[in-house]
Amino acid sequence: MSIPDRTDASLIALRRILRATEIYARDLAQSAELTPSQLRLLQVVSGTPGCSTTPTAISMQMGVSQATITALIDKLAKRDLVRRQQSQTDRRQTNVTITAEGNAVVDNIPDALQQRYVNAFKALEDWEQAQIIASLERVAAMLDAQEIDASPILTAGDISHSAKVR
Amino acid sequence: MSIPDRTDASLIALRRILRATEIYARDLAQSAELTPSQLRLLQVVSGTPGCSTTPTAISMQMGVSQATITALIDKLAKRDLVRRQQSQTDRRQTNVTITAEGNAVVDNIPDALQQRYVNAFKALEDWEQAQIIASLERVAAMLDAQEIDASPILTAGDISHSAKVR
DNA sequence: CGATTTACTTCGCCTATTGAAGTACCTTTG
DNA sequence: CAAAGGTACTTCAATAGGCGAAGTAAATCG
Repeated sequence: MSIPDRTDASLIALRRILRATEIYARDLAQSAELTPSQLRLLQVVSGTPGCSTTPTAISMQMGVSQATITALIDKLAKRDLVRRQQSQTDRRQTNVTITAEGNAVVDNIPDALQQRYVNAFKALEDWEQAQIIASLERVAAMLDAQEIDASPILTAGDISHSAKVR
Repeated sequence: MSIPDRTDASLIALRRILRATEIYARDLAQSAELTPSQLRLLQVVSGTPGCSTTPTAISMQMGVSQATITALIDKLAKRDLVRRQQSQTDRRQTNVTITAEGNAVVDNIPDALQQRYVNAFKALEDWEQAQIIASLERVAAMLDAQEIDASPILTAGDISHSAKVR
C-alpha cells in the first residue's frame, strides 16, 4: 500500500489510456480514409481561430518538423481538404485553411471516434465529470509543464550514452 | 458549465496528455538512438514476465501488425538488443528475449511517463493521488472497453479492474 | 543597399506500417 | 497415419511519416 503502488497504478492507467487512444485514433483515421497524421493536421487547422494557420505553427503544435508538415499539406491539398494561400501581410508565409470538405471530415469523423468516450462521459454524475476534468488537467499540467522548451530534455547523468542528437 | 463544455474540457486535457507524452517519447527514444517504436517494443519485452514473449503477443500489445513487429525485431536484433529463439514447445513460435544490452537501454532510458510525471505525482497529497488514480482508471475503462463492445455504458459501481486488453 | 533572418519547399534518405503471399509447423479428422 | 486446415512467423512490395540539409523567396536589420 505504499506510495510507489499508487504511482504504479496511475502509470498503468495512463498507459492504458495512451494505448487505447492510439489504437482508436488509427481506426478512426482509417474510417475517414486518412492516416492518423493527416487527421491530426486537419484537426489542428480546424481547431485554430479562423481555421487558418501557417506550417510553422502547425509543426510546433504537432511536434514535428516543417518539412513533414509540407508533405502532409501536399497530400491533404491534393484531395482538397485544405488549401494553401499566400499571406498578404507577409508573403513568406503560407496560410493553410481548411475547405468545406475538410470540415465535413473533421465534423463527422471525430464524432464517430470519440463517441464511446463521449457517451460514457456524459453518463457520469456531475461530480464525477468535474473530478475527472480536474484530474486530467492536473496530469496534463504535470506532463507538459516543461515541454514549452522543447529542446534539452535530457538533462543530467541519468542516461549513460547521452548522444546528443542533432 | 454546460455538459458539452465538460466533455470538451476532458477531451482537451486528454489531448494535451497524449501530445506531451508522444513528443517526449520521441525525444527519449532519440537519446537512446532508437526510434519510438523500437523503444516501445523493448519496453514491452522487458515488461513481460521472464522477459520473453512472441511476436504475436507483442503485436497485440502494441496494436500493430505482425509484419511490423518482424521488421522492428530485425532492427533490434541486428544491434543485439533483443534475440530470437525458436520455442521448444511449439516450433512455429519465436521467443523474443531481451539481451543484457537491451536491458541496459531500458534501464537507463526512463519510461516516457516516468521522469516527468512520477516526481510530480509523488509530491501530491494523498487524497489527490487517490482521486487521480480513480479518474484515470475511469477514463481508461471508458476508452479501452473496445472488446466489451455491446455492453451499455459502465454503471457507476463497477469500476474495478476491467478487461485485459485484447 | 547588402547581410542576415525567417518561412517554406525540395531533396535524399531512412523508418514504420500494412496486406498479401510464402514457409514451416501444429492439430484435427477421417 | 496422412491429408486438410489452422497457426506463427517471415518476406515482399508499396505507401506514409519523418528528418536534416540545401534551396528560394521575402522581410528586416544596419
